[in-house]
Amino acid sequence: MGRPPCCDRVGIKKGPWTPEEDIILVSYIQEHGPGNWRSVPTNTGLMRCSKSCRLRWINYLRPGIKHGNFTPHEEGIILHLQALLGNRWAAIASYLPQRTDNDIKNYWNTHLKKKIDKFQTDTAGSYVISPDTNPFCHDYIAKGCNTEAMKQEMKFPLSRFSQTPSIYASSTENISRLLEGWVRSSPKAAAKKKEFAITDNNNSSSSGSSNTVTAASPKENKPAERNQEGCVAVAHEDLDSLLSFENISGMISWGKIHGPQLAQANAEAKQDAETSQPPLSLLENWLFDEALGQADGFLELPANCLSWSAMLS
DNA sequence: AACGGAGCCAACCGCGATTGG
DNA sequence: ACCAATCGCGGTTGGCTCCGT
Repeated sequence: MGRPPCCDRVGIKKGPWTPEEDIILVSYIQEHGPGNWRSVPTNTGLMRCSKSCRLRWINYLRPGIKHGNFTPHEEGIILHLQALLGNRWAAIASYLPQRTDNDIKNYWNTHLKKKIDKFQTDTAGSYVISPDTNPFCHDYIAKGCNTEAMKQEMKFPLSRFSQTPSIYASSTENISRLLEGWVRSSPKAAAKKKEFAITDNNNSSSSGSSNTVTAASPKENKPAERNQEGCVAVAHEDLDSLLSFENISGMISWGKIHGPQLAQANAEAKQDAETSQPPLSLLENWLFDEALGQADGFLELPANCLSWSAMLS
């Protein structure tokens, strides 16, 4: 017998994360970048296992994460991809960069599955959502391909698409709220301030060599405002900048791409894929085309899928 | 106001894949 | 080639909140 899994070791904390733990984790990742999760609990003193740290970052703390309120548009994409890919939540999430696989999975289990069940009940089971009935697949079939061929084609790794830079919005409102709330409410915050100092930034550059969160607007270089306790309240825009990936060493591969850059990246990826890899699947072509046709990094849904989504609502 | 059930979601668990020695 | 550690994913659960009675 080897040593027990890290999460079973004595002293490992479980349950909901506290704001203090989140701050520590975010600070650490800001300095070192995500990855090497094994070292996170050791280096931060967090009484959490590496797995838990990773999950907390991926599902909640990572910049650009959007929670709740799925739009009909997103709903359509999920329905669409779930019918094609099954419960491959990570693959589905790769097409919705602001959503985590966990979020999508939860939304599917709590909302969409029920809608589909209800829809199927209402239609006496005569309409089953599957690759065979998905309107998108009808297109595929109309173009002379059967669903088996499509399933085969789906074996081409979807990760090929995800080789293009991931798109992460820089919105960190959640973390900003967290920080502000924590600073306001926790007496420990003042004490912690020394450890994780949120300082004015009269210099335009940050050294990045210390465990320091530098909060100053990059646009106006204005000092961050201090609250009553003498702590610094970080404005959302400041935190957006603060936690944007340009500011986070080790996160280069997660470069933020917007609009034209996205289109360019996708076009390049498409070109590369066309020249060096097997022909794109219809799905991938659709995704590429859709990505090119919009500017905010979000996939547009083909009209037939929107109507398909609307059928369930 | 109190209670119970349903819904929701963050977090955990287990397993397969990957990596490094 | 083998083994152990780690990572990543999908399924499941526990606890909180909301809502109806």
